[in-house]
Amino acid sequence: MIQRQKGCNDIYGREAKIWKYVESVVDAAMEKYNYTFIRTPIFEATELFHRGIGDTTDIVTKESYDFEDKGGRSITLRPEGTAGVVRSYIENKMYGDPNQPVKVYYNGTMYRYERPQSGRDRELTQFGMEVLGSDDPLSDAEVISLAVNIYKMLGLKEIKVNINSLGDTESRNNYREALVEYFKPHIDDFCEDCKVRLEKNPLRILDCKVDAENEILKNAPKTLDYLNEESRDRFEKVQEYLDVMQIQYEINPNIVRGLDYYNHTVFEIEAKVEGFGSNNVLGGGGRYNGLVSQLGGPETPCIGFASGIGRLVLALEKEKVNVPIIEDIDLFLMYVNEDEKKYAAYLAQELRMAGFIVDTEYTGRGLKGQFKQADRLKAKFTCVLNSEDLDNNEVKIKNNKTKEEEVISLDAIIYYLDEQLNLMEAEDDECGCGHHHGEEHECCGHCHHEEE
RNA sequence: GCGCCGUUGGUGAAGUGGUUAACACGCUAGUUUGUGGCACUAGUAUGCAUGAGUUCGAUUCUCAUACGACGCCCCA
Repeated sequence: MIQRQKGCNDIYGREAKIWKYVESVVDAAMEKYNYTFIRTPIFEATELFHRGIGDTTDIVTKESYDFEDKGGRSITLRPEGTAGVVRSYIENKMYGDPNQPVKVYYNGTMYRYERPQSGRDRELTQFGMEVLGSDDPLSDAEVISLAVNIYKMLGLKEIKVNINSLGDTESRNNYREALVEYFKPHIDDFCEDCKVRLEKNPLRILDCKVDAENEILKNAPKTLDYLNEESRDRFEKVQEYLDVMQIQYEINPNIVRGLDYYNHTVFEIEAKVEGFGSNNVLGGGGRYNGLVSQLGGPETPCIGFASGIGRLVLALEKEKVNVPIIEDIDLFLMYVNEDEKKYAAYLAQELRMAGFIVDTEYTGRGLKGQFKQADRLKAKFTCVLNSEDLDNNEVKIKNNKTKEEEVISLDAIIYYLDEQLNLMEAEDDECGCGHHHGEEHECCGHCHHEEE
């Protein structure tokens, strides 16, 4: 048997419905914030990622899917979304558009050659947004609020927003030096990984889990102390705007993002649900003012955010969020002989065009099997097409919940189904708040009925 | 790249160095000649991830590979 590739997933059935739903919420939110969709290639020139994300980052040095195509070009499957968007921004001269800043969002698969574990795959799907051409702290706050609001719209409650500022290049370099100086005399007290980090990426020592309780680490200099005045003012502005938007956050000086291109505001949003495992960061982002010019475009201040959809779906499950997906059908058409089958084919089409979710039998089951199939599909109504009834221009429709059966004129079937389904929905939503029973909403007192 | 555990039918799984691999669910058919969901009866893995080895004999032991789960590094 040919198996799927390691760390890749087939998403189908109920899970696929949840994904589609999540994506629809993302689309809706992006629309409200006036971000437009951008679709860029899944593979790019290898150089883009090396120059853009940085040669020292793991996702470029050891986790990238590199290959040579038949024309001898060096190709890399994108490990993240920002580099491609920035390339597109430069190549399409979006900086010349009078409509600034450019606000775009994407949603697509990314590829990282890693060892799979909980919440981590080799092919992952991320959505994200980028604001290109604005240095306004309001943009930072807006991106964070958008990210948080998407999670809220999805119904997640147990989330935590961590923000930090790395400052501008000057501040960041000063801080880095100070940190190395600080740790150097004590480095023997730290774990092996941290000894490596001291050289490679000293900021990550702050995030070490092994040495988290080490006093030396706790007293380490903080990024915020090394911000120059301008950087500090800008970070304060971001916080002011977040406060105005009533976005809850915590300043966490240990947030250091993995990609080289970040400066100033960086943030991460984590799921605080029980049982999530170690990969509980749903999304993260930050400002990358130097990237566009580094890739050959004009000096352009930018900020972005990206979130893994797989982890998001996982979080929805862990939090037991009720996801409004359609899992039942309106009508299942049954038949026995060929004439009835033809009528089923005709009627199914008519009703589908009229907007109903209709299914019928395709595998030659007997009536007993068809009834079982109707139950499996959670059909709200069933209908056994009967030659005699059809001769009289009638059809019997059974409400699968009440088991009541009614004889309807064929001309009235659309009207009848419409009415019955509306009635059913009204019963399901008797308080009129627009939410089904069992859904957790605080709009009314009626929506917290027991769930089965 | 490193570590630990796992891999038996459509599904959940039990199990053994030796003729027919439990049990349950599901599915199909019949009892019920066109109205199911209950009940009963029957059927439902020529195979226990793949390859090699040990053995008279391996699904069971050993090794390798693949894949899965979890953790480390790193990250969404």
